[in-house]
Amino acid sequence: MFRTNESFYSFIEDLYNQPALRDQISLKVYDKGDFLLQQGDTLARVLIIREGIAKCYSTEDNGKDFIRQFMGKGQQVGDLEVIKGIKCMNNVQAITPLTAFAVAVPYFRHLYSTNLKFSSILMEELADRLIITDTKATLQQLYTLEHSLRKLLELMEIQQLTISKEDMASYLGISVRSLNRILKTL
Amino acid sequence: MFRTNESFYSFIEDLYNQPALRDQISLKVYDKGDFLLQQGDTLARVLIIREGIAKCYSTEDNGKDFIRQFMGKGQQVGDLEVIKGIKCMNNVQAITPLTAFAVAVPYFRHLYSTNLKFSSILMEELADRLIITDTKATLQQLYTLEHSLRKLLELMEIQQLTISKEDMASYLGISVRSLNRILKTL
DNA sequence: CGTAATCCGGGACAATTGTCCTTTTTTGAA
DNA sequence: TTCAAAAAAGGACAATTGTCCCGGATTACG
Repeated sequence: MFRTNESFYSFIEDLYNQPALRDQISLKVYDKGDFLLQQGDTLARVLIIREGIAKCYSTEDNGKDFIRQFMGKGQQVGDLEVIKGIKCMNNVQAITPLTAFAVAVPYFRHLYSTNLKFSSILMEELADRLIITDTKATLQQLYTLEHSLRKLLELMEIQQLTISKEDMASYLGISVRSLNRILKTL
Repeated sequence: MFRTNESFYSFIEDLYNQPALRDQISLKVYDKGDFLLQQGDTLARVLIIREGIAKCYSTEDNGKDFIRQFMGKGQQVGDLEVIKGIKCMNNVQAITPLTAFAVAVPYFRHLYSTNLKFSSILMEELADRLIITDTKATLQQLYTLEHSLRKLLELMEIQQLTISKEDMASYLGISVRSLNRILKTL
């Protein structure tokens, strides 16, 4: 469900607490519903969530949304884009009040290309994300919706997370009508 | 369709050509149909494809296969598993005759944790793979099969790649029956 | 060249899912 | 508390996809 990364969080928090780095790392505050980033944006800063939860999704040509993941403490927004030097691919929107550390792009680049600890944390994070992404795709391609939905509800229960039915449907890549139907059958 | 990574290939080839590193990097040869790796294996070496094409897929509890990607020159097999320290998650099987560089795991670890050039190539590769994976998942969740199939056929045409209908179906996450049906309608 | 075994395509039916629209529930203001 | 507006739920139908299975084509081998 929503992912966190404590190592990343600690690392960035330490940096934030160093007065010398205050122009490289700032703190941003968002209300529920605010966008941290939108498709097509050029990145000025990489954000690392300090507190709160956001949804990361893309809006396709056909008007449908697909939620890739829910992001929690220590998750980064925009890292891929900086590594690849491209514009923002997804919308990232707060679904709770949220605060985030904002790291200037050149400094972020400096970190992962010179700091081995940082680059190893980043590499692990990318690897994790790949595994999760693959797992999710497989789950949704090869199993029944009922199966996927049960998994999702379990995770929401464990993480004490409440999300709207619309978001649940977008996460599963189905219509709200189908979601309701399956919920009925347990 | 199938991916390649020239930077990775060159980097590894250079190492392979250094006599001092011959016990760290060897060359392996596979026939069509041979497994480079199977789900559950413990990794002894990370493989980098030198020539040929392999399919990377997982077999699920329900007996279905899901092909994640087709891998060509310069693609690595087992990198994620080494980074995360886990057992092999996918089956990787040659679909053409294939040769690969085999890098000892400790040396691979040494490379990405001490060599900045290598770790930056690796990081770019992971980022690319994430983007591709996300794109594929979105395509298959939000668009019609006909749309996905057209894309697949285009890529096969461009890359001059022929794959079996069974593999095409596994790649798209559908049954061969459905694939045939859509092929009929163009 | 003939026969059996295997493979592949497609018909028929059932199950699943989306779209559209009506009904029910919830919300908010007077 | 009441009623209108908005949101959520669900019925009906159509489209899509999977499962099962049959029949024609291909292959292998005597």
